[in-house]
Amino acid sequence: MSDLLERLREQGWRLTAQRRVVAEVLNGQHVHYTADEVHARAVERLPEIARATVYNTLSELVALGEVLEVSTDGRAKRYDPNAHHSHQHLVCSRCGTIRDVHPLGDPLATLPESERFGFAISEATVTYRGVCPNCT
Amino acid sequence: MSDLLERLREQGWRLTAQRRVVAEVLNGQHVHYTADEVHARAVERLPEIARATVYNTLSELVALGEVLEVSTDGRAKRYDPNAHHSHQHLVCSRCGTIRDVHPLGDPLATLPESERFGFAISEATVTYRGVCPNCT
DNA sequence: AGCCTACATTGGACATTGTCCAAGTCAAGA
DNA sequence: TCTTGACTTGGACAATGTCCAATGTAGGCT
Repeated sequence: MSDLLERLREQGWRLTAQRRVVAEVLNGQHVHYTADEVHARAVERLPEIARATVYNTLSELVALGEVLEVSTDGRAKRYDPNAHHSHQHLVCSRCGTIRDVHPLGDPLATLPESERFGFAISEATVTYRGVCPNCT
Repeated sequence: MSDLLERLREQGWRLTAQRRVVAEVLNGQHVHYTADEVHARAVERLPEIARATVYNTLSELVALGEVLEVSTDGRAKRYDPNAHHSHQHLVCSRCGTIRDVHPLGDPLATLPESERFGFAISEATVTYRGVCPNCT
């Protein structure tokens, strides 16, 4: 954790109480919070932190590659602090549980040139859906 | 197309001018519109159609399985009329445009047994992201 | 240690997307 | 053609996110 803050500071990130709190809220979570959930938890530690600051900080962490932005439904984006291991998601269609999985091969390689339509493609994400053992 | 309307009518769908226009806008598109884009195009044909009606109609088409709802970013959901052919999506990370694409191989096959954790997996969706020609 | 100043934070207004509802309208069966 | 229940409308409201001018402050400099 302090590794993270240290790394960011070396990249010229000014280390403020607000940013520290946001980073602490994200750290080590097994659930992915929405921005407002992060804000709610940050407020518990630093009562006057503004919503805009949380949004700003999350965007910065995403831009710096420290956190992933995940949008599972059409609603609020969620923030995944586990950005350093490339992984895909396995989702239970009954209960919504999400597991991280590691497929074979490079998903990007599966799209032939003729199907790229002039896009400069940089990323491919795969979501597997099925019924988990608990819901069977 | 009239097939679609016919099928819906047989399911008890009341066939109104508004619904017809929404279905016509969606028909045969390989680029997927947001609800507001559908509304904008519907207005060209039926000037007084309400935004709420477009939202209602799209939700009904999704519930009836005639259209897929795709939410790739945290922004507006998009509607995919091509619900009867398996395909994947190519998304512009700038403007959010979505195209249908057909990758090589079966995405389901990329997840080894050891990574399935007892799930009965039935589906895999792949989302390719990049910058489209218009946004370059 | 104290001062500067560029960068960060704040709070509120605004934007986008979507939902809800009461009142009016109309498709389609009798 | 008449009736009726389903559909549409327009506007209010909700959820999420963005922007901005005023204020505060971290960290470098002396």
